[in-house]
Amino acid sequence: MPELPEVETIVRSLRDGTRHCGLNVIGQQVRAATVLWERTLENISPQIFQQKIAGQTVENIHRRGKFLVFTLNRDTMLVHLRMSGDLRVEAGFYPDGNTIALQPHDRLVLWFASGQRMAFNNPRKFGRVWLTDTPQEVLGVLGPEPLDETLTDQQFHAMLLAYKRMLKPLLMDQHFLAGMGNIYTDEALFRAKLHPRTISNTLTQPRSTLLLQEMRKVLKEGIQRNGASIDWVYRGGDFQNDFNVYGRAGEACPRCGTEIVRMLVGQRGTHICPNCQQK
DNA sequence: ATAAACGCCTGACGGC
DNA sequence: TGCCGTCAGGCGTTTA
Repeated sequence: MPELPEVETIVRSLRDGTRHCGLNVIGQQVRAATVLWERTLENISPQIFQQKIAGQTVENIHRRGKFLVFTLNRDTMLVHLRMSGDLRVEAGFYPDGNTIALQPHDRLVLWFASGQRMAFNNPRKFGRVWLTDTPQEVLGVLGPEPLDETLTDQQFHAMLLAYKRMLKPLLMDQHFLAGMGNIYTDEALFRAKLHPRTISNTLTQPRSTLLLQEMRKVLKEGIQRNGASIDWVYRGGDFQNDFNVYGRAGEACPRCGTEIVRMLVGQRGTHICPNCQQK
C-alpha cells in the first residue's frame, strides 16, 4: 500500500495519538502479543517474539524509507506494510472485560497494558515484522532518504551517474534511494518532464537537480495531505486528488492536453504524458 | 551490470 | 448472477 508519505503519516499519527482512537503509542507497555499468521514474522518465531516483546515499552517511533521503526526499551520492532498493510490502534476490551473482536486479515496484535491494542492488518500477507536488537542489519542496506537535506544535488547526480539503469526502476530501488514507490515516482518524473526509461547516467546536472527537487516537492505535498487514499486499503489522505498522471490513462495531460498513456516499465504500471516526457 | 520473469497473496472491478 | 481476466501503493530470488 504505502509509500514514504503514507508511512510518514502513519508514524506521526501513532506518535501524536491520532491513530484511530486517540492513544499515543509512545510510552505504551506491551503486555502480550498474538500472532495470527506465522510468516508475518521475518526473523523470529512466534514463541520467541511473544516471549521477547512482552513487558517492553515503546520509547519512540520513526520512519526509515518505508519501514516503521518502533524503538522499544530492549529491542527494535520493524514493520514493513508492503502492498496492503495497515496498523490500527484501538480499544481491546469492552467495559465488561470481554475482548473486542479482531478484523478479518489481522495478522499480528500487540496488547498494551493500558487495555488498548495495535493490530497489524495485512490482507495480501506481503507485509513483514522484525524484532531485533540489531536493526541496522535490516535498515543498513537502504539508500539515502530523499527528504534528507544533507543529500546534495552534486551527490545525487553522482549517484545517478554511477548506474546505467532506467530511471524509474532505479528511483524505486530501495538500495538506491529509500521511500519512493510507484505513484510518487510517476508523479515526480512527470513534474521533472523525464521519461521513466531514461538511462540514469545520461542525466545532466541541471536535470538531475530538477528531478531531486520535484521528488522532494511531491513527497512533501503528499505528507501535507496525509498521503493518498486509493482502493480499499489506505484511508485518511487526499493527495490522490492532486495526481497529474497516476491512474489517469486516457485523460488529458494537465500541462499540455495530450492523452496520458499507461505503459509497463520494470513490470510496473507507469503513467506518462508522451508529449511532456520524452526520452 | 542490468532487466525480465516469477512468486508471494487477497480483493476489487469490468466485461461477457 | 457468476465466472474470468486483469490489476493493485512492494520486494526478493532466479533467469536471461
